[in-house]
Amino acid sequence: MDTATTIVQEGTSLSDSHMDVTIQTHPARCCQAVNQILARVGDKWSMQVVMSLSEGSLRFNELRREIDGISQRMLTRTLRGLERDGLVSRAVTPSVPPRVDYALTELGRSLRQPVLALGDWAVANREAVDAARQAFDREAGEI
Amino acid sequence: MDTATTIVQEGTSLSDSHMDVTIQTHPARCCQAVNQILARVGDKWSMQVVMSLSEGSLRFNELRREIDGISQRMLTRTLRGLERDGLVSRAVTPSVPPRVDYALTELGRSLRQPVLALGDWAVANREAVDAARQAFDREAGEI
DNA sequence: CAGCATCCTATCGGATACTG
DNA sequence: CAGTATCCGATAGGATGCTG
Repeated sequence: MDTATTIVQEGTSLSDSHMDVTIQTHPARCCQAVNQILARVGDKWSMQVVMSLSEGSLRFNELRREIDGISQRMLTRTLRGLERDGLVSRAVTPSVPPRVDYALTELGRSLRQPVLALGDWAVANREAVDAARQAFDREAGEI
Repeated sequence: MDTATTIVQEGTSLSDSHMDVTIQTHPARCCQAVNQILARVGDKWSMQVVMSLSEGSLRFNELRREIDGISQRMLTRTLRGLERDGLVSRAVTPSVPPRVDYALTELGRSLRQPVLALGDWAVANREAVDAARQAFDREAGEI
Protein backbone atom coordinates (compact mmCIF):
# COMPACT_ATOMS: atom_id res chain seq x y z
CA MET A 1 0.00 0.00 0.00
CA ASP A 2 3.03 2.20 0.06
CA THR A 3 4.15 4.13 -3.00
CA ALA A 4 1.03 3.43 -5.01
CA THR A 5 1.74 -0.28 -4.85
CA THR A 6 1.21 -0.66 -8.59
CA ILE A 7 0.39 -4.31 -8.66
CA VAL A 8 -1.99 -3.24 -11.38
CA GLN A 9 -0.96 -5.97 -13.74
CA GLU A 10 -0.40 -9.49 -12.55
CA GLY A 11 -3.21 -11.85 -13.31
CA THR A 12 -3.35 -10.45 -16.79
CA SER A 13 -4.98 -13.56 -18.20
CA LEU A 14 -8.73 -13.42 -18.72
CA SER A 15 -8.51 -9.87 -20.07
CA ASP A 16 -9.83 -10.83 -23.48
CA SER A 17 -11.45 -7.45 -24.01
CA HIS A 18 -15.07 -8.58 -23.73
CA MET A 19 -15.19 -9.60 -20.08
CA ASP A 20 -18.60 -8.42 -18.99
CA VAL A 21 -19.17 -11.74 -17.31
CA THR A 22 -17.75 -10.72 -13.92
CA ILE A 23 -17.02 -14.24 -12.79
CA GLN A 24 -16.47 -12.91 -9.28
CA THR A 25 -20.04 -13.42 -8.17
CA HIS A 26 -18.80 -16.17 -5.87
CA PRO A 27 -16.25 -14.92 -3.35
CA ALA A 28 -14.20 -18.05 -3.55
CA ARG A 29 -11.77 -17.66 -6.45
CA CYS A 30 -11.19 -14.46 -4.49
CA CYS A 31 -10.82 -11.88 -7.14
CA GLN A 32 -8.01 -9.79 -5.81
CA ALA A 33 -10.45 -6.91 -5.80
CA VAL A 34 -11.91 -8.30 -2.62
CA ASN A 35 -8.50 -8.77 -1.08
CA GLN A 36 -7.50 -5.27 -1.95
CA ILE A 37 -10.58 -3.81 -0.32
CA LEU A 38 -10.18 -6.06 2.69
CA ALA A 39 -6.60 -4.89 2.97
CA ARG A 40 -7.63 -1.27 2.82
CA VAL A 41 -10.38 -1.80 5.35
CA GLY A 42 -7.99 -3.72 7.57
CA ASP A 43 -5.20 -1.21 7.62
CA LYS A 44 -4.72 0.65 10.80
CA TRP A 45 -6.15 4.05 9.93
CA SER A 46 -8.25 4.07 6.77
CA MET A 47 -11.59 3.26 8.32
CA GLN A 48 -11.01 5.67 11.17
CA VAL A 49 -10.51 8.37 8.60
CA VAL A 50 -13.62 7.34 6.70
CA MET A 51 -15.69 7.32 9.86
CA SER A 52 -14.30 10.68 10.92
CA LEU A 53 -15.37 12.14 7.61
CA SER A 54 -18.87 10.71 7.96
CA GLU A 55 -20.40 13.88 9.22
CA GLY A 56 -18.76 16.28 6.85
CA SER A 57 -15.49 17.40 5.40
CA LEU A 58 -12.51 18.08 7.62
CA ARG A 59 -9.17 19.74 7.20
CA PHE A 60 -5.91 17.94 7.61
CA ASN A 61 -5.22 18.93 11.17
CA GLU A 62 -8.83 18.57 12.18
CA LEU A 63 -8.56 14.97 11.11
CA ARG A 64 -5.29 14.64 12.93
CA ARG A 65 -6.83 15.85 16.15
CA GLU A 66 -9.94 13.77 15.64
CA ILE A 67 -8.15 10.50 15.14
CA ASP A 68 -5.87 10.42 18.17
CA GLY A 69 -2.67 8.53 17.86
CA ILE A 70 -2.20 8.91 14.15
CA SER A 71 1.10 10.38 13.05
CA GLN A 72 1.14 13.10 10.48
CA ARG A 73 2.99 10.87 8.12
CA MET A 74 0.42 8.11 8.34
CA LEU A 75 -2.47 10.53 7.99
CA THR A 76 -0.95 11.82 4.79
CA ARG A 77 -0.34 8.36 3.45
CA THR A 78 -3.75 7.10 4.45
CA LEU A 79 -5.47 10.06 2.83
CA ARG A 80 -3.47 9.54 -0.38
CA GLY A 81 -4.48 5.92 -0.45
CA LEU A 82 -8.13 6.72 0.11
CA GLU A 83 -7.98 9.43 -2.51
CA ARG A 84 -6.34 7.09 -4.98
CA ASP A 85 -9.09 4.56 -4.46
CA GLY A 86 -11.71 7.21 -5.05
CA LEU A 87 -13.07 7.05 -1.52
CA VAL A 88 -12.03 10.51 -0.42
CA SER A 89 -11.81 13.80 -2.25
CA ARG A 90 -9.21 16.46 -1.62
CA ALA A 91 -9.99 20.12 -2.15
CA VAL A 92 -7.17 22.62 -2.00
CA THR A 93 -7.87 26.27 -1.32
CA PRO A 94 -4.74 28.12 -2.35
CA SER A 95 -4.47 30.68 0.41
CA VAL A 96 -1.94 31.59 3.04
CA PRO A 97 -1.88 29.46 5.07
CA PRO A 98 -3.15 26.81 2.68
CA ARG A 99 -6.43 25.08 3.35
CA VAL A 100 -7.14 21.51 2.32
CA ASP A 101 -10.50 19.91 2.89
CA TYR A 102 -11.06 16.21 2.78
CA ALA A 103 -14.47 14.66 2.29
CA LEU A 104 -15.98 11.33 1.45
CA THR A 105 -16.93 10.72 -2.13
CA GLU A 106 -20.15 8.93 -2.96
CA LEU A 107 -18.11 5.75 -3.23
CA GLY A 108 -16.60 6.39 0.17
CA ARG A 109 -20.01 6.97 1.71
CA SER A 110 -21.28 3.74 0.22
CA LEU A 111 -18.46 1.86 1.88
CA ARG A 112 -19.55 2.92 5.33
CA GLN A 113 -22.52 0.57 5.52
CA PRO A 114 -20.64 -2.72 5.17
CA VAL A 115 -17.84 -1.44 7.37
CA LEU A 116 -20.31 -0.43 10.04
CA ALA A 117 -21.82 -3.89 9.86
CA LEU A 118 -18.41 -5.30 10.62
CA GLY A 119 -17.96 -2.78 13.40
CA ASP A 120 -21.27 -3.82 14.89
CA TRP A 121 -20.17 -7.43 14.79
CA ALA A 122 -16.95 -6.50 16.54
CA VAL A 123 -18.76 -4.60 19.26
CA ALA A 124 -21.37 -7.29 19.69
CA ASN A 125 -18.81 -10.08 19.93
CA ARG A 126 -15.90 -8.41 21.59
CA GLU A 127 -16.43 -10.23 24.82
CA ALA A 128 -16.65 -13.60 23.14
CA VAL A 129 -13.43 -12.91 21.28
CA ASP A 130 -11.68 -11.69 24.40
CA ALA A 131 -12.81 -14.74 26.32
CA ALA A 132 -11.58 -17.03 23.54
CA ARG A 133 -8.22 -15.31 23.55
CA GLN A 134 -7.81 -15.57 27.27
CA ALA A 135 -8.77 -19.22 27.21
CA PHE A 136 -6.35 -19.89 24.39
CA ASP A 137 -3.50 -18.07 26.07
CA ARG A 138 -4.17 -19.74 29.39
CA GLU A 139 -4.03 -23.20 27.86
CA ALA A 140 -0.93 -22.32 25.92
CA GLY A 141 0.67 -21.11 29.14
CA GLU A 142 -0.20 -24.19 31.16
CA ILE A 143 0.96 -26.78 28.70
CA MET B 1 -0.80 -10.17 15.20
CA ASP B 2 2.31 -12.20 15.62
CA THR B 3 3.18 -13.67 19.00
CA ALA B 4 -0.19 -13.05 20.62
CA THR B 5 0.16 -9.29 20.25
CA THR B 6 -1.10 -8.63 23.79
CA ILE B 7 -1.82 -4.97 23.47
CA VAL B 8 -4.63 -5.58 25.94
CA GLN B 9 -4.15 -2.45 28.00
CA GLU B 10 -3.51 0.92 26.46
CA GLY B 11 -6.31 3.42 26.44
CA THR B 12 -6.84 2.94 30.14
CA SER B 13 -8.38 6.36 30.61
CA LEU B 14 -12.15 6.57 30.95
CA SER B 15 -12.15 3.41 33.09
CA ASP B 16 -13.90 4.94 36.06
CA SER B 17 -15.07 1.59 37.37
CA HIS B 18 -18.77 1.91 36.58
CA MET B 19 -18.59 1.90 32.83
CA ASP B 20 -21.60 -0.21 31.90
CA VAL B 21 -22.56 2.44 29.40
CA THR B 22 -20.62 0.84 26.55
CA ILE B 23 -19.99 4.08 24.82
CA GLN B 24 -18.92 2.03 21.82
CA THR B 25 -22.33 2.11 20.28
CA HIS B 26 -20.93 4.82 18.10
CA PRO B 27 -17.91 3.58 16.14
CA ALA B 28 -16.08 6.83 16.51
CA ARG B 29 -14.06 6.60 19.71
CA CYS B 30 -13.13 3.35 17.97
CA CYS B 31 -12.94 0.86 20.73
CA GLN B 32 -9.87 -1.12 19.84
CA ALA B 33 -12.14 -4.13 19.58
CA VAL B 34 -13.27 -2.87 16.22
CA ASN B 35 -9.71 -2.21 15.11
CA GLN B 36 -8.64 -5.67 16.14
CA ILE B 37 -11.39 -7.29 14.15
CA LEU B 38 -10.74 -5.03 11.20
CA ALA B 39 -7.09 -6.01 11.38
CA ARG B 40 -7.94 -9.68 11.43
CA VAL B 41 -10.38 -9.30 8.57
CA GLY B 42 -7.84 -7.29 6.65
CA ASP B 43 -4.93 -9.63 6.94
CA LYS B 44 -3.96 -11.47 3.87
CA TRP B 45 -5.31 -14.95 4.58
CA SER B 46 -7.78 -15.04 7.46
CA MET B 47 -10.93 -14.42 5.50
CA GLN B 48 -9.90 -16.80 2.77
CA VAL B 49 -9.57 -19.47 5.41
CA VAL B 50 -12.94 -18.59 6.91
CA MET B 51 -14.61 -18.71 3.53
CA SER B 52 -12.93 -21.99 2.67
CA LEU B 53 -14.32 -23.48 5.84
CA SER B 54 -17.80 -22.22 5.06
CA GLU B 55 -19.01 -25.48 3.64
CA GLY B 56 -17.57 -27.78 6.23
CA SER B 57 -14.45 -28.74 8.10
CA LEU B 58 -11.19 -29.26 6.28
CA ARG B 59 -7.84 -30.77 7.13
CA PHE B 60 -4.65 -28.79 7.11
CA ASN B 61 -3.48 -29.80 3.66
CA GLU B 62 -6.95 -29.61 2.22
CA LEU B 63 -7.00 -25.99 3.26
CA ARG B 64 -3.56 -25.52 1.85
CA ARG B 65 -4.62 -26.82 -1.53
CA GLU B 66 -7.87 -24.90 -1.42
CA ILE B 67 -6.33 -21.55 -0.75
CA ASP B 68 -3.72 -21.36 -3.49
CA GLY B 69 -0.67 -19.33 -2.83
CA ILE B 70 -0.64 -19.62 0.93
CA SER B 71 2.58 -20.89 2.43
CA GLN B 72 2.44 -23.62 5.01
CA ARG B 73 3.88 -21.26 7.55
CA MET B 74 1.19 -18.65 7.00
CA LEU B 75 -1.58 -21.21 7.03
CA THR B 76 -0.39 -22.41 10.41
CA ARG B 77 -0.13 -18.90 11.77
CA THR B 78 -3.46 -17.83 10.34
CA LEU B 79 -5.20 -20.86 11.79
CA ARG B 80 -3.64 -20.24 15.20
CA GLY B 81 -4.83 -16.66 15.10
CA LEU B 82 -8.34 -17.64 14.13
CA GLU B 83 -8.36 -20.34 16.77
CA ARG B 84 -7.16 -17.90 19.40
CA ASP B 85 -9.96 -15.51 18.51
CA GLY B 86 -12.48 -18.31 18.81
CA LEU B 87 -13.42 -18.21 15.14
CA VAL B 88 -12.09 -21.63 14.21
CA SER B 89 -11.92 -24.90 16.10
CA ARG B 90 -9.13 -27.43 15.82
CA ALA B 91 -9.80 -31.11 16.33
CA VAL B 92 -6.85 -33.46 16.54
CA THR B 93 -7.29 -37.16 15.84
CA PRO B 94 -4.19 -38.84 17.26
CA SER B 95 -3.46 -41.40 14.58
CA VAL B 96 -0.59 -42.19 12.28
CA PRO B 97 -0.40 -40.10 10.26
CA PRO B 98 -2.07 -37.47 12.44
CA ARG B 99 -5.34 -35.93 11.37
CA VAL B 100 -6.35 -32.40 12.26
CA ASP B 101 -9.69 -30.97 11.27
CA TYR B 102 -10.45 -27.30 11.24
CA ALA B 103 -13.95 -25.91 11.29
CA LEU B 104 -15.72 -22.66 11.87
CA THR B 105 -17.14 -22.08 15.31
CA GLU B 106 -20.52 -20.47 15.70
CA LEU B 107 -18.69 -17.18 16.19
CA GLY B 108 -16.74 -17.76 13.01
CA ARG B 109 -19.89 -18.52 11.08
CA SER B 110 -21.51 -15.37 12.35
CA LEU B 111 -18.61 -13.34 11.03
CA ARG B 112 -19.20 -14.45 7.48
CA GLN B 113 -22.25 -12.27 6.91
CA PRO B 114 -20.61 -8.88 7.47
CA VAL B 115 -17.50 -10.01 5.63
CA LEU B 116 -19.55 -11.14 2.68
CA ALA B 117 -21.26 -7.77 2.66
CA LEU B 118 -17.87 -6.18 2.32
CA GLY B 119 -16.93 -8.64 -0.38
CA ASP B 120 -20.07 -7.77 -2.26
CA TRP B 121 -19.20 -4.12 -2.02
CA ALA B 122 -15.74 -4.84 -3.37
CA VAL B 123 -17.11 -6.80 -6.28
CA ALA B 124 -19.78 -4.26 -7.04
CA ASN B 125 -17.38 -1.34 -6.96
CA ARG B 126 -14.17 -2.83 -8.25
CA GLU B 127 -14.43 -1.01 -11.53
CA ALA B 128 -15.05 2.33 -9.88
CA VAL B 129 -12.04 1.79 -7.64
CA ASP B 130 -9.85 0.70 -10.53
CA ALA B 131 -10.91 3.69 -12.56
CA ALA B 132 -10.17 6.02 -9.65
CA ARG B 133 -6.74 4.49 -9.25
CA GLN B 134 -5.89 4.83 -12.88
CA ALA B 135 -7.05 8.42 -12.95
CA PHE B 136 -5.03 9.19 -9.84
CA ASP B 137 -1.90 7.54 -11.16
CA ARG B 138 -2.25 9.20 -14.52
CA GLU B 139 -2.49 12.64 -12.96
CA ALA B 140 0.40 11.93 -10.66
CA GLY B 141 2.44 10.86 -13.66
CA GLU B 142 1.64 13.89 -15.77
CA ILE B 143 2.33 16.53 -13.18
C1' DC C 1 -1.36 24.79 7.79
C1' DA C 2 -0.34 20.89 5.22
C1' DG C 3 2.69 18.55 3.77
C1' DC C 4 7.60 15.85 2.09
C1' DA C 5 11.98 13.53 3.31
C1' DT C 6 14.64 10.70 6.20
C1' DC C 7 15.67 7.31 9.55
C1' DC C 8 14.60 3.45 12.20
C1' DT C 9 12.15 -0.50 14.23
C1' DA C 10 8.80 -4.17 14.31
C1' DT C 11 6.13 -7.06 11.93
C1' DC C 12 4.46 -9.54 7.69
C1' DG C 13 5.02 -13.06 4.87
C1' DG C 14 7.72 -16.23 1.61
C1' DA C 15 11.30 -20.07 1.08
C1' DT C 16 13.50 -23.76 2.88
C1' DA C 17 14.78 -27.52 5.90
C1' DC C 18 13.67 -30.62 9.57
C1' DT C 19 10.37 -33.75 12.71
C1' DG C 20 6.88 -36.92 15.30
C1' DC D 1 0.22 -35.42 7.60
C1' DA D 2 0.75 -31.48 10.20
C1' DG D 3 3.41 -29.06 11.78
C1' DT D 4 8.09 -26.25 14.02
C1' DA D 5 12.37 -23.63 13.25
C1' DT D 6 15.24 -20.49 10.80
C1' DC D 7 16.55 -17.10 7.56
C1' DC D 8 15.43 -13.24 4.84
C1' DG D 9 13.51 -9.46 2.05
C1' DA D 10 9.74 -6.15 1.93
C1' DT D 11 6.42 -3.16 4.19
C1' DA D 12 4.05 -0.70 7.92
C1' DG D 13 4.30 2.68 10.74
C1' DG D 14 6.39 5.91 14.39
C1' DA D 15 9.69 9.97 15.34
C1' DT D 16 11.85 13.84 13.88
C1' DG D 17 13.19 17.76 11.08
C1' DC D 18 12.38 20.89 7.20
C1' DT D 19 9.36 23.80 3.83
C1' DG D 20 6.02 26.93 0.98
